[in-house]
Amino acid sequence: MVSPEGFPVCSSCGLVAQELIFDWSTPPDGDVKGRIYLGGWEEGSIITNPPLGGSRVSERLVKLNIRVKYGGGRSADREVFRELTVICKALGLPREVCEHAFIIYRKLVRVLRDVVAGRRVTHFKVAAAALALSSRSEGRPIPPLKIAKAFRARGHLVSPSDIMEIVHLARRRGGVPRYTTRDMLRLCAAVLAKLGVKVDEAVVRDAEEVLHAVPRHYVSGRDPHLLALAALYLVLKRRGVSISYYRLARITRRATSSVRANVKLLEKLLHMREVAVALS
DNA sequence: GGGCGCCTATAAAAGGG
DNA sequence: CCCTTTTATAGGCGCCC
Repeated sequence: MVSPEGFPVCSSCGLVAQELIFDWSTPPDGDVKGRIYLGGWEEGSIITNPPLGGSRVSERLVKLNIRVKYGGGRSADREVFRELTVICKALGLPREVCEHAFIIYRKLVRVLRDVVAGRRVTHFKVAAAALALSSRSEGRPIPPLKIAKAFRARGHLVSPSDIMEIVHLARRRGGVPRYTTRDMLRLCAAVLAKLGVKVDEAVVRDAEEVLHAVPRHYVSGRDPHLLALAALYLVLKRRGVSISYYRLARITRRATSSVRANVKLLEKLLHMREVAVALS
């Protein structure tokens, strides 16, 4: 079944089942029975409030769960997890974003092991960078300044440049996947596919072409995910597949006007390009 | 650090099925 | 309700002081 936070959990034991959901579409329906391992480190549940009924799980059980899942003792990870939970809540982020950030945090710590021991790069700065990356991979990037403020509100000395520095460092070491235009398009395509809108590889390629054809400076500053979405919309429309702005926006949890604005912009730019080509 | 203008994303509303 | 389009507003970012 699906927890109120949109988390697939086992109906009988409450363990998180199935891959975490990071896209914007609605979670899958139906029961998931039994225990499923998620990449090796998820050994328990961190469902702090039971998905069924209103009774709270005991504090002791919650602590036990966290210890089992994230390692015993007073590890830095536990502290980070707690802070991430509070900060994500303050930022109004759903639990899966927090979870994802924590997964990335652990990866970053592993990649930057030698640096994190130092004074300049603290665990919390890494956690802040992880939050930036998780929100980015999810298609809803949170500006480093906003993250830094949220961390500072909790007393952590985190600046936007700290976040950017750590991301840069980890990227140079190959610890951070690069999100290309194609990745973003695939992400959008996967969301559409769940709604029965067929998006094959050729469509993705065409959309990629559209985005590459557009001069950078015309679209700088715009949300790349919205642009990717708009490109997909255009390509689909060109192929006679009709989706409304309304539906597209609802699926992706965006505003219809933003989707439309980006589509119109791309249309305009493509038209300008055609004219330029015709004149040359 | 503000104050200011520019720009984007979004919510809300308007208006037509 | 489903959809498109317009309008108003919030919030970011750079720039200037």
